Amino acid sequence: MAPPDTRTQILDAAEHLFAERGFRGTSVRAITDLAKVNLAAVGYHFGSKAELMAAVARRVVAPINAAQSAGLDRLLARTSEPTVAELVEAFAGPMFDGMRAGDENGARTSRLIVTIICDPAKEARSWTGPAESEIRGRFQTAFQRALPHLTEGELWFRIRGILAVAAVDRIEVYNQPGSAGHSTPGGEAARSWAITFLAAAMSAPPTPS
Amino acid sequence: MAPPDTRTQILDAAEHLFAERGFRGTSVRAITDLAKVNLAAVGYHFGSKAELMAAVARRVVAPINAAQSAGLDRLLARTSEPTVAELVEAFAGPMFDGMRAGDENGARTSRLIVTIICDPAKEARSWTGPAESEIRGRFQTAFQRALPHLTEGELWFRIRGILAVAAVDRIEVYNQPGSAGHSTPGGEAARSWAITFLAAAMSAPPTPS
DNA sequence: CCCTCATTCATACGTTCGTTTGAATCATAC
DNA sequence: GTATGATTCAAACGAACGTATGAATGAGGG
Repeated sequence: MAPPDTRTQILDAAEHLFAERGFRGTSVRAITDLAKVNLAAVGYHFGSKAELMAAVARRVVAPINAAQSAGLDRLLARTSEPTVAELVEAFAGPMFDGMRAGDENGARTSRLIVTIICDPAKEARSWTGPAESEIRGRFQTAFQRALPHLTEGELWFRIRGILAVAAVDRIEVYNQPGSAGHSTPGGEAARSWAITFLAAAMSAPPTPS
Repeated sequence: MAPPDTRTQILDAAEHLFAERGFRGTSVRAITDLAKVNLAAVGYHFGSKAELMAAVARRVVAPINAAQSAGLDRLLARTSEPTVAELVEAFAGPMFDGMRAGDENGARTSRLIVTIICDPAKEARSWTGPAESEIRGRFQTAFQRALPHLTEGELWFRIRGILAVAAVDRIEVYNQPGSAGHSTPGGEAARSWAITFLAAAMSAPPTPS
């Protein structure tokens, strides 16, 4: 009953290729070639290419969502109110975990998230499931309490800013490797840099009308 | 010699569809159908689908690059050193211009830029040409002077953060329209919100080692 | 041993894709 | 009017795509 190997081999290969060339840019044949399984195995185990993508997305996003949720729970269980910096850490931090310096796999994971978020297809919206937006809503109310002077619109804008920085930050590095001698920042540094950057951004005073 | 009409009709239709469905998600036939021109016109006027995309990208990015360059020139021509906020305004501001509130075309433009930046294909890197990275380099040295305490790596990370926010900020709005009653921010508000957000982020103290 | 059921396999189907072709059409200059 | 060069057109090309099919294969229980 338990999947022997083929299923995860397909998931691994699909994650690799989807991250590197996007959903539409990756053919089922390329996946099965890389996974060294038969072409029809995708249809057998997942039903269709889109459902395979959904499975890949779930596998990647699930631990991030879990870490975000746990982090927020921990902050809310305390007696003192969480600070903006703590909320940023709990929200953005997990997106950088699992992609430590030199971890090629981590870079791919990050790239895959970008692919999912940026994909213009409507199907892409159903890849990650509703858990993600639910967690986002919980963080929104937490941020709202920590930043009561912000309008809902501007707060929402800033939360999207966090997502943007967390998702896109590796694109440039990935796309033009070793371009102008910019040493690729390890995931280690990227994580703390992002927290600094985003905590300051979130704490900014509201924009005058 | 001057292109009569077909050429720009194709460019308009291609800009529309590339922004909405991405490069790979848009077929040449869909473009020529929308433009109401013959299928072969793309090959005749542009050579290939990829070269058409490059033309579309150039047409969209050129005015942004020009505005960025002019803004930086204006700041550097003054006697006083430009502030971080001024540099952010000059760098990020033009990315939000031309997409004022209710301007459907502006939202598409923004969406197209995201498509270009996020596209995983290697060809996408040649779509905008070298002008963009050259301007980015000029801003980098200007930021370096305004933020002398930042390491080159962290500064580079923050500049990428600006690009991320400017590029991705409209994705969510575009993808789940009227999701949870979040009033879509007009381009007007988004522009000033982004400047506030990014100026604070850029001005953050350096991350401790 | 053989039946069963899950999995793997080679192969094919129908569609859509980007691109090409060669004739038809048009404007313009002689 | 007719020749010329640029443009538009209908049609087709081969390739690659996602998916479906039915036979082969393998392991485990009767």
